[in-house]
This record gives sequence, C-alpha cells and structure tokens, in this order.
Amino acid sequence: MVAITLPDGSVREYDGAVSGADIAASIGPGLAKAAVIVKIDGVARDLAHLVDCDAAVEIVTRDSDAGLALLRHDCAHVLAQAVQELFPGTQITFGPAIEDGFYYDFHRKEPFSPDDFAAIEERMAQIVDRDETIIREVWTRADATRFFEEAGETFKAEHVAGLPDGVEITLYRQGDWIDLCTGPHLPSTGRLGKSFKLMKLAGAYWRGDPAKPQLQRVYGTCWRTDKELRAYLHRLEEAEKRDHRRLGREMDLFHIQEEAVGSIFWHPKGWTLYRTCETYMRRRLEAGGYDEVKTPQLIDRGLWERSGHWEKFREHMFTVDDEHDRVLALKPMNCPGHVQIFRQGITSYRDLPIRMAEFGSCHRNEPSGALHGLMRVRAFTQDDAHIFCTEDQIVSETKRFCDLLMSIYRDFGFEDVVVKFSDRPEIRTGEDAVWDRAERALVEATDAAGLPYTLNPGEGAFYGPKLEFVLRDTIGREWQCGTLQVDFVLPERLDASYIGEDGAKHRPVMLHRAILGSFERFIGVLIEHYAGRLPLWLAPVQVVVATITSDGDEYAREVAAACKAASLRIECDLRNEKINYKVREHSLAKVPVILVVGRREADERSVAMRRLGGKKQEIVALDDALARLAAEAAMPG
RNA sequence: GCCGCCGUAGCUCAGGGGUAGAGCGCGCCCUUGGUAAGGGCGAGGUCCACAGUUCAAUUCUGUGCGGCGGCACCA
Repeated sequence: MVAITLPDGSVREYDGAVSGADIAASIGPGLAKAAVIVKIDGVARDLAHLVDCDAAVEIVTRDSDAGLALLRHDCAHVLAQAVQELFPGTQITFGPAIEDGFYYDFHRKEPFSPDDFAAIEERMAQIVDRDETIIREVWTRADATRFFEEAGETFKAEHVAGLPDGVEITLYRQGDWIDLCTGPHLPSTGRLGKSFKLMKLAGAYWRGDPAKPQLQRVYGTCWRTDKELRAYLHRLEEAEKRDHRRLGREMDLFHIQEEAVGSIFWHPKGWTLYRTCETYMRRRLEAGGYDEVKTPQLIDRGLWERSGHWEKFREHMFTVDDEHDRVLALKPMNCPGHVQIFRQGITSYRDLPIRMAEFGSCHRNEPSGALHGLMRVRAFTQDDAHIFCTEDQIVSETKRFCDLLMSIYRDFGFEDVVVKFSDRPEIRTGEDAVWDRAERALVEATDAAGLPYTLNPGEGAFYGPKLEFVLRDTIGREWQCGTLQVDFVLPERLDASYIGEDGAKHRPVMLHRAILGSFERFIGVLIEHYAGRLPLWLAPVQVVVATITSDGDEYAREVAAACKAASLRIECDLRNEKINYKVREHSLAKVPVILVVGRREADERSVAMRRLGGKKQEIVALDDALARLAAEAAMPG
C-alpha cells in the first residue's frame, strides 16, 4: 500500500506504485487534464514518475505559476526541435523559461532572420499536433558524451563533461528529438497548446562569456491560452506607449542626436522638469544638513592614479591633453574632488559628520551597446554626496540617509522600493574585521530604518558593502536609482584625516550616496512611471488656458496672467481652433489642467476646469481655481 | 564592444535600377465653435555618409556612422 498525502491534508491509498498522472486521474478528470507535473515531497517530477512509498504529493496544474513556467520550458524544447528539423546542422545549447516566455540559444553559422519565424512557428505547431510522447531517460556520462559528440553537439557534450560527479544525467526524448535536460516535462507535446509566439532574435555568449562563441538566441512568449497571449501582446504595446524616449519626443522634453551620442539635448519643457527636480532636491538636502559644493570637470591624471580610478576605471574615462601634454580626465565620479575639499585645512572630530553634496556632472565612456535613452548615458548629473564620518557614526548616518531617501521617493510617487544589500566580494581590499564591522553597521542601520532588504551576496564594491535602492514603477519594472556605499579605502588612498578627541590623526569613513542616482535616469523613470502624466508639481506645463471663441481672448489673457502671478506654469491657447481640437491636443501633450474660458466664464469670472483624463469639467470661480491649483502645485517637502 | 534587424518629409511609415509617396504635423485661407481630430489650398526631401558595380544607384555590393532589441558591461 502506498499512502499519498495531498496538500489539503487528505490521504489516499493505492495498491502499489502509482504515477502522478494516476493520482490526478483518481481525483478527477478535470485535474488529470490540467496536470502538468507533480511535486513529490516538494521535488518536481514528471507525471509519469512512479511513487512507490508514502509521500506528500502536489499535482501542479497549468493554472499555477509553476505550471506556466513548465509550459514555457517545454515550449523552448519544441522550438529547439522545430529548429533542428528545419535547419539541420544547428547545434542546441540551453533554453530556459524566463519572465513572460522563454528563449533558446542555438549555434549555427548562418544567421537566423525574423523571416524564419513563421516557418519555425508552423513547425512548432506541427510538433504539438503530433503529440509526441515525452520520455525521460537516465544515461551514463560516457554514453551521453559519446552520443552528443557523435551528433556533432559540441556544446551539449561540453556541458555533460562539466557536470559534477554523482548527478543523474537525464535526457528527454520527444519523437526523434532528444535533449539533455534535468526536467521535469509535460507528458507529451500536445499538452503544450499553441498560445506561443516567437518574438525576437539576439546574440548571446556561450556561458555568458564574451571570449566564448557567440550564439543566436531566439526569444519567444508562451501562455496557457490565446486570450492570455493576446493580453500579453497588448501589454507590450502599452509599455511601448510609455517608453520615455517616445514620450520625450511627444512631450517635447529632450532629444539625442548622433553628434552627441549618449548626451541629452534638453528642450525648454524637459529642462523645466529637470530644474524642478533639482530645486526640490537642493531644498531637501539643505534641510537634511548637507553642504553643497562644486568641483572641477577636468582633473589631472595624477589624482585619478592616486584614487585608484586610473587603474580600475580607465577605459570608462574621457581624457584630454593640454599644451604641455599633461593628461586631464573628465571626471567620471565626484568622490576624489570632494576629498580635496575635505583635506583643505584641518578637520576636528567635532566637525563630523560632514555631508558634502554636489549636483555632479560626470562623463563616462559607456560601451555603445549600453546606451539607452535617458536611462544609460555618457554625460549625466548625479545627486551625489559624500558623508565623512567616524566609524561609530555609520549607523546613525545610514539610518538618516534611508529616512531621507524614502521620504523623497514618496514625494515623487514611489512607494514600492526594493532594497538590495551587497556584501563583500571575492576581490576586495581591507581586513575582514573591518568588513565585519561595516556590514554589521549597514545591516543594523537598514533594520533601524525599517527597510526590508534582499541579499546580493558578493556584489559589494571592492572597498566596501553597499545598499542599492530599486524603484518599481506602475508596471512592475525595476530601476536602480539610489545607492549607499561604505568606503574605508578612498580616505586612506587620498590621505583624508581628522583630529580625534585624543589629539591624534584618524581616518574618516566615507559614505558614497545618491538618491535619484542621476537626474537623467530618474527623469526617465518618472516619465515611464507616470506614462507622461506627471503630477502637477512636476508637470512642465501645468495649466493651459483655452478659449472657445475669440470673444474670450481678453479674459483668457487675464486668467493666464493671474495663473502666472500664482507661480503656475501656464500656456495660453487663443488659436482659431475648435475647443474639441484644443482639448485633444493638450490632452495628448499630457497637460494636467485645461481651463476653458468662453462667454459664460468671462461674464461670471469663472473657469471650466478639466483634469487630464477626466471626462467632465467643473465650473469654478477664478479665485478658487487659482487657490486650489496653487496649493496642489506646491513643491512637496 | 559582440550578434541580429533597421536608417525615405518634423513624426509614423509605404515604395522601388530611370521626375519621390501617404497620414498626421506645419503655413495660408474659410470657418467663431462649449470639452479628445471642421473644411480647402500650399510648402516641405543630400531617400544616413563614403566607395564600388552600372549608360544610370535613394534602390544592388562593401565599409563607416547612427538607431532598435538582446548579450556583455554598469566602477
């Protein structure tokens, strides 16, 4: 007898060894049909896997997240089979499920083209129609290696050879096609369904290593039903509409052109948004006890050598020569400059902590392939600051920073912040005892700030542990903006010191920190987060006054002047166009408030106030409208 | 940087070895209207750059530059 315990706690007994499929069928035909794999004592297995002793069994259905991930993995296999049937000589490598779909990396001399997708998809559908049974087989390492070598599958052979001793080597067979895989898989290809679509082609390195051969990666998406697939494709279209590069053009915020790749031409409206962010940050930093400074753009190579950047960061630095052949570098970071200010005069322990802030314009020669709109640029401005403090002050300064950061994120409309804690990397400087203290202090401070965090093991900077603050936008994408890094190394390298209570020289600790990260990137995130519909205080044009007929021109000018006097950013639309047209145009331009004025409004000194996205308008007395808008447009903080 | 795709009007895109096309936008005119596109006329192009093939190249080939999507990178 085999006793099977189901997730609801009920126990079923069977005469002998029983498969997951049998168990599902014994519970009900609906479950049998929806079942994709089973979990036996928590371990994922094929439905055909026989359970021969008492166990806890969970039937995983296609409706679950795990079930969907399985479908995607199977879809990758079906893709690989289709490709090998259509393009003999193509080698298979890996093909995992990923968010929203899957990919498979192939090796083939000739490039694939998106034009091949239709034929591949058709063949995939045929493989699903064939309903090939998927069979798990356990092979010896020698057999598997020989098999893949003889098949010309050098990547698979290499992978088998590299598997650790003692692991079970399993191959999955579907029809004539076979792949090395740990599984589990569907019982047959027919269970996959056809709600999949090949999406794009890309290059990828074998084992992620640029020194190794380049593979061709085919991305696909796969869902349970056609309805889900359509919904996903629709979601992609919506995401494209909030792409900051597109909105940047549509809203006339900025542009980039090929004579200045990686740098931003800010247009008046975009620069207004930028300056609003800057003014807000300056205010928050001042209130937060920071002193603002400005340090040189061009600094002699010697300082970068001393700071360690010349060694670690050389290929990202732009340099120029002066007439004495002296090499100057455009600063990629502000820290060495800040240390120079710190070093002027003598600092007492009584002066610490010193919080030195700079809206630091930096240049980094990013690889061309990394550039991406505002998100990844070569010229950017950080809301940078360095806190010079004692080791004892790390906790309180970190907590203080976390509080400021969360408060600022909230003002910008971000509530969902992921904190990642990166601890010591393999290659690092500094004694372990110092790392112990630094990591402990960071953890303690993060806890004190009440921030839950995830661990990023070994991802810290070489000089110290760090916190990364990742914003999640309205459609769930993550953007790393803020950071806090504990640094014991730079004060040493650049010989920063303070006089302690004991009258002796001591090294300060430096906390490198940023909240927005860079203005450019943060504005990109803001645009995408709000899909261009910025809150009133950030909107470059807050109010448009639009007339219905030219009779209203005079009153409209008066309204506009009153708005301006109330410090609202306003445009006045007196054009000879219909009100429908004006409303549509300013709505598409994402202007938050339209004040429509016609005869009636002029007579009663009111405005018809229309909110972006709203269906109705509200007649408000002019003075009330001004008071309300001015209050709403006030900068937070 | 690597792989693939792409580069035609301000924008979105069609076209194709021999006077360059559409919609939107822009300008002018008509229209003075009540909350997401009123009508007419018109202007606007080094078809990314350079080289090659050709009687002839925006179109074909090569190289470069740039964009997009990934990969790698993100100190």
